[in-house]
Amino acid sequence: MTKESMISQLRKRGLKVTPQRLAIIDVLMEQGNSHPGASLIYKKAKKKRKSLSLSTTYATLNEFSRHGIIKTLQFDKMEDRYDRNLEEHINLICERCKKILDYNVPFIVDPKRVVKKTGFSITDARLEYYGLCRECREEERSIKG
Amino acid sequence: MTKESMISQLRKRGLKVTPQRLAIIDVLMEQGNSHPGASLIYKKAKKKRKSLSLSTTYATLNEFSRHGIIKTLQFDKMEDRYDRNLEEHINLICERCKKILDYNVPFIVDPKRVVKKTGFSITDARLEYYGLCRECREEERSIKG
DNA sequence: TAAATAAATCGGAATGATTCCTAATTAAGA
DNA sequence: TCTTAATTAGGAATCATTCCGATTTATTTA
Repeated sequence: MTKESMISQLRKRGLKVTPQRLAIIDVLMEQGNSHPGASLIYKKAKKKRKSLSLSTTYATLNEFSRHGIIKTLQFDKMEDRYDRNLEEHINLICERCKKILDYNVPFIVDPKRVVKKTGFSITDARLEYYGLCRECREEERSIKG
Repeated sequence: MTKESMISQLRKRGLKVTPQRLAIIDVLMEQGNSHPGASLIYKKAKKKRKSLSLSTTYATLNEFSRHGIIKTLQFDKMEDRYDRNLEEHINLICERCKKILDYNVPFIVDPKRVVKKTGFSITDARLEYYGLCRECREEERSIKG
């Protein structure tokens, strides 16, 4: 999603386009697929708009998330992370360096099958695998070597 | 996992078998697949051992989780939940009543494929689908209907 | 069976992320 | 430009969880 399409999403939904929100959008764009947390987003966005407060950052991220403009991810022992990638994918979370990689797969479970078997209708997914990323595996290996 | 096998797991790993831990194990057994949270476990286990403290409950659940005796699950806007079912499965989480259902599937992503494509080696999984359970779907339908 | 000790426990304080509150500000439409 | 509902700032409050230090206890060993 481009900056422009995020802004037009805001307008379409009657949300105001404020300097604070633009600063946060800019940070989200800059961060690419790195799944930043609120504190990092706040720190970076505050450089662009000095008056920005942490509570506004949270309010904004929640608002964006509620409107499907971004996605909120929650993990063990880490602050929430915010994800710009809205396609169905698996998050590969490195337990050593906390890096989060995206692993794109086709829709791996058939929602129709789930609803038929269990009565449960799926609206959203969170698919996470934990382990070690390539870099951390190599480092672990050389330490233990 | 039976109560006895949990206890023998403790002994095997040099962990002490205390009345507090037995109370917590009993609660975990009683709760079946309902994925209780720390506060519920504490409340129920305290009835069995009146001296039990909340911090001990957390310490115990963390210890069990660290040793693979149970599994800790974390969700949005809910306290951690603890899971006795150690087989790979998908958690179906009802957004309305917060019920958590298990949906057993064969291992849906091939770890070898992931490591080959990304260098990431998987050690653990958390697979969650959000939506509405059968009961909540019916209730929503009758309200709107 | 008693002594030794490492582990476990208690309870309260501390933490950290997030939400809540209220007054002041402001974007956007009339 | 005026109006107003939305947004914001900043600080207090919340909630789950962890940390701490002193005490107790399960288990080992003599």
